[in-house]
Amino acid sequence: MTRAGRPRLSSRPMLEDAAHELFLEQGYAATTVDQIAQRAGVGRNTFFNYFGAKSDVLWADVDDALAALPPSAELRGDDDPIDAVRTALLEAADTMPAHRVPWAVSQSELLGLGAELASSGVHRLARLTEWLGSVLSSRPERPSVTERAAAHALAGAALAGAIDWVRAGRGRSALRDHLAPALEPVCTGFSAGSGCRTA
Amino acid sequence: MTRAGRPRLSSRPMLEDAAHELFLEQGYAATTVDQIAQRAGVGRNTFFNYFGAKSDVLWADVDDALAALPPSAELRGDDDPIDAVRTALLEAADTMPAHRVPWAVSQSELLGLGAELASSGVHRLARLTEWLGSVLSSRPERPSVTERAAAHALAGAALAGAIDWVRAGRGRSALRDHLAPALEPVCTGFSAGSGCRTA
DNA sequence: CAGCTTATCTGGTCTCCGTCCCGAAAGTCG
DNA sequence: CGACTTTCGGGACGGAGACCAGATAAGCTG
Repeated sequence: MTRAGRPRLSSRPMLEDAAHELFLEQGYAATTVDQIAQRAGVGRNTFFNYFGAKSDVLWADVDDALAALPPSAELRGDDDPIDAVRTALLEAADTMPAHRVPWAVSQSELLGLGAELASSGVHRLARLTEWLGSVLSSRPERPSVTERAAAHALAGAALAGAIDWVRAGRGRSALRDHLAPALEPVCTGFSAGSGCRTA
Repeated sequence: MTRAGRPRLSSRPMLEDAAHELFLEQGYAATTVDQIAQRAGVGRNTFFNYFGAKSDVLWADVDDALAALPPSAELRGDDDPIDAVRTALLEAADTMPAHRVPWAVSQSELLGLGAELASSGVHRLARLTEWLGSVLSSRPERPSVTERAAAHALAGAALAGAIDWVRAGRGRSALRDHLAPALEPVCTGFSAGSGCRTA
């Protein structure tokens, strides 16, 4: 089935490839959106039809993984929501194979990224936190401090695990293996059934 | 004692006041750096002598608090580093009185902030995480996954507590009271002496 | 006082991101 | 064939932030 309208003559992967080439050749900051579009053989505006910002190219893989997270409604009402999100996170991690490391992060030193990487990456952290909060909060309109703290802390721990995964180098194992130990202490701290806290 | 060189004829507070006025009048995005400088009676470049970016005005208070955190060397080698950072964080929180809510966050709806607020605010979260990591890691050059995870999770929990504090409205109590419950589960999860985990 | 050093202020220029508008191209559908 | 729909692309604009060269105003030194 083909939708109406002019068919696209470019695609996200095409633009990604062009951008990655240029980033490797000249570095991220020195590469302009014009150059990316030119190498891909399209106009500059077409780039912004596919990516909202230049830095979005760096995070295409992560954005896909985040978009693939199950809707919060599916996990709400679970017995132990902490355990539910942990399982969902680990399953989402399994969809990202070890050879497909987020391109940007693995090349960060080489590309001279730094502040740039951090500032664009936190958007993804914020989205993860939002998703976690929507699952963990019994009343999403007014979540408790603890629920918010759990969402932020879990997101932070997941980030730490992901960073560790990336830094593990080529021989790294699955993302799940790095994520699980990072999440575990936070889960025990916040899990209602941990039994080691009276409150 | 007066240092050599031309004396400053403006100051950070002057620029902050000018910026805050304009932000309230027209919103953050609609206010240009030119306008801020003009209202403060200085040149545009002078603004950038005091602030590295336009968004830095929003976070002046937070930046001061972060800069006042004790150097990591003071806290390293403590018996329980988790407890040490918690204490340090709560003490830093006490230096921020309840009436001096970070200006930007409290006015975020009114100013039409949103993505802007988040993207500039996470720089501060990253700095807090970095500080936490430098304290928590026994070997800062190669911290373990758990140490990284603890730093990120604690930073996230602190953020959640701070957000809750801001949202508590005018009758809010001290920041410490909102921070402590947010940090507590993470601390118990990561504290070596929690005794509820065999690993 | 004259001259040197130091630090701030100012104006101008530059690149480039991100946004907007509008018209052209290229398909599908009735 | 004509209407509709979607993508493509050119042009223009505003604004952030970097950079530089020069002016200004203090303290220090001889």
